[in-house]
Amino acid sequence: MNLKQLSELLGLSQTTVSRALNGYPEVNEATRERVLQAVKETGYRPNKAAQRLATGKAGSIGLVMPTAPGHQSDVHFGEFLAGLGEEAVRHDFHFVIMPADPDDEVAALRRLAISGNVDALFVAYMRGHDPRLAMLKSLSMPYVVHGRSFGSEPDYPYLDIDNEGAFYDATRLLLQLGHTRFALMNGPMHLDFAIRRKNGVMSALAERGLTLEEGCVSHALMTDEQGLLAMEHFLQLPERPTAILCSSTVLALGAIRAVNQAGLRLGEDISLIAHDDVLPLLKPESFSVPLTTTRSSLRAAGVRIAQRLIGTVKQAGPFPDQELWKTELIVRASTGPVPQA
Amino acid sequence: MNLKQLSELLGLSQTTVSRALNGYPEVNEATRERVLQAVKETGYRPNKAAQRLATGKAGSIGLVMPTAPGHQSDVHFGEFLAGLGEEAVRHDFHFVIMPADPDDEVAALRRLAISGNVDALFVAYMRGHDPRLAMLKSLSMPYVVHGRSFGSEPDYPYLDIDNEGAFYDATRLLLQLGHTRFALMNGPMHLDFAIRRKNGVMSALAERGLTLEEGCVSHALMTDEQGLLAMEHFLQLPERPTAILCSSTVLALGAIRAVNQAGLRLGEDISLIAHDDVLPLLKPESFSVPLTTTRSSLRAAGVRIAQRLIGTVKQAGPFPDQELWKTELIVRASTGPVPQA
DNA sequence: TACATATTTGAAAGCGCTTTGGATGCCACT
DNA sequence: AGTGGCATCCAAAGCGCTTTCAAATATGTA
Repeated sequence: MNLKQLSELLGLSQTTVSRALNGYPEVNEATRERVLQAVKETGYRPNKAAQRLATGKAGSIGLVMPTAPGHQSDVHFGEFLAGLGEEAVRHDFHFVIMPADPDDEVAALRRLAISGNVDALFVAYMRGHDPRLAMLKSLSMPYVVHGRSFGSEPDYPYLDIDNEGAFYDATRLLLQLGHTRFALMNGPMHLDFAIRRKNGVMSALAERGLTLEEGCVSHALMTDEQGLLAMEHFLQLPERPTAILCSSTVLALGAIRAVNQAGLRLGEDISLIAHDDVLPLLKPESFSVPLTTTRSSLRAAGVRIAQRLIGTVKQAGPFPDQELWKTELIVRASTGPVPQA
Repeated sequence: MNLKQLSELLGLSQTTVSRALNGYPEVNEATRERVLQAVKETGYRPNKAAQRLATGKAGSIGLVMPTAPGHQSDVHFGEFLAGLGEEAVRHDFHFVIMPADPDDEVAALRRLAISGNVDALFVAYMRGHDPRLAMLKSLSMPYVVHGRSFGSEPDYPYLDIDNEGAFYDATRLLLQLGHTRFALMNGPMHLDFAIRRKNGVMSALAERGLTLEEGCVSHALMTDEQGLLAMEHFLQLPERPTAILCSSTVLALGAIRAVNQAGLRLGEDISLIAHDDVLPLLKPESFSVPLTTTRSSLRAAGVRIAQRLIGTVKQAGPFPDQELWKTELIVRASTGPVPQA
């Protein structure tokens, strides 16, 4: 069943049927009803390819998925996608996912953009001085960046959480509890959020005249394995830190294992605050010692970015270009007063 | 730059240029060279929408992503996607992901199929007597099922792992170690793999005249939280099981926490074997007590399914219709002889 | 009544590609 | 010379939709 057949069936022109379907005002309400009714009965669905060819709009948002033989998939990606999807499904949008080698991000993004397969781009895994920004600006296609790029002019559309503020607040909480020896388990050094979180910690410490020792910072992929290793390292330091800031509940998982193995008690000998992306897999409240966290739902961010992207494509704008979400500091049992030496 | 412009530039017809580009034999080699050269210089890229409209082929494989407000995203989904992507990138294929409510799977799949956006479908999260199979068969579109549907005629293309065999072997190992009291922490009851794994355990036990008590089986979402709960339950049973079979390393995570909290030692008081999908997030060898596992890479399955799907679309056939992969039983420290009472 | 103005509909021209169904020229062969 | 076969190429017809431009009808106004 195509437009032509449908319009013949109705004794109308393709034009009128098309207009009725797309909500144009110049069509009689009665005829519109009749068309809608016929659609229901015949199960007619417009051919997307043709629609796209005619309009230039694809009804899809594109994203690059880092992947390569040996490349680790990322839990956060799936969670974020779920958020995008939740919104996309409401607008009959879909995703086009371009798998690409992480070393090939810029080129992959460009390919995706010029492929004509997508109306808008979503970009994540931002780095400091990210080279993709220049490319995106040169394209004439809407995009939203998840995160920001430290060191680049902030003149691009983004949605980010206040990483610096989150870790600043978390650090202050630990300071108030009397801690003075801090360590930070962070994500990969080149990633924007890692840079900002570190800055947050440092500026809170600086206010008290404290510093973050170089040996007390780890940068690694956010897996439990790396968490374990990093924590084992911290625990062997001569001046063992009592307060740990952790960029992910996944890292925290390994870290806590190390704490337990060392015979220490979380929330007593060692205090820990982790950033919680609200991954359904790992609920901080159901850890054996519930985790104090800075919380911001990755999924909610996905929903919002999808809104902005789809809204822009549909010209249902205007949308704020730049959003910075505060995180919540949720105190649970993994933080406590500094132990008396 | 489009075909028309390119062909005018070359002084050829669109027909010839199109043929040269698509490797048709009836074009002079010299002309073909000239065309290819011009493509390189101009950076011409065929418009996918037009190509698709003309050929009916989209160069993409479609999948439904279960998502809904409140619906948990699934780590396995992301990992599998990484595998699909790894292969897709080699063939310039992309994915179209249709987000859909889990209760709406059949309809979503149909919408995706008739949307004209995809050439082939990938279907996962199979259930016993899965209603999607009938629908897929009625479509005239290639598809591959990941998993199988217990209770349905196995006359559809699939790739599955030998879940029954895996859990049969795992159970036999534990039996050889002297265990007699077993428990199974499984995935949701309606899912195919859960049914088969349970069968595997039961048939190994039956060979020794043992049975799996009803109270010793849990069916739940595969999160660490559920793992914790299930294990706590098992540990309170009057005849506490000493051998645990576990459908996921994620469940094992929670389960082991429960074991530790109960003051028991994994691999001594309690033996545990988990199925390992080779999620990069959770490596069984880096658990505090390395986990004995049945292993099969989800990602590798993704690669293979993408091969079959893309191959079928490109008619690079023929592919085996049904593949059943054996799992590896890898013995580490979480299994040991039954403790002397 | 006559004319201007809304309102509602349609014919037809694309969108950029593939593919059918010839053309054209050239050669070998009878 | 006449015929058939082959290698190359092209014009034009779609694919199924949107949208421009124009026409037809209905409504309002003087």
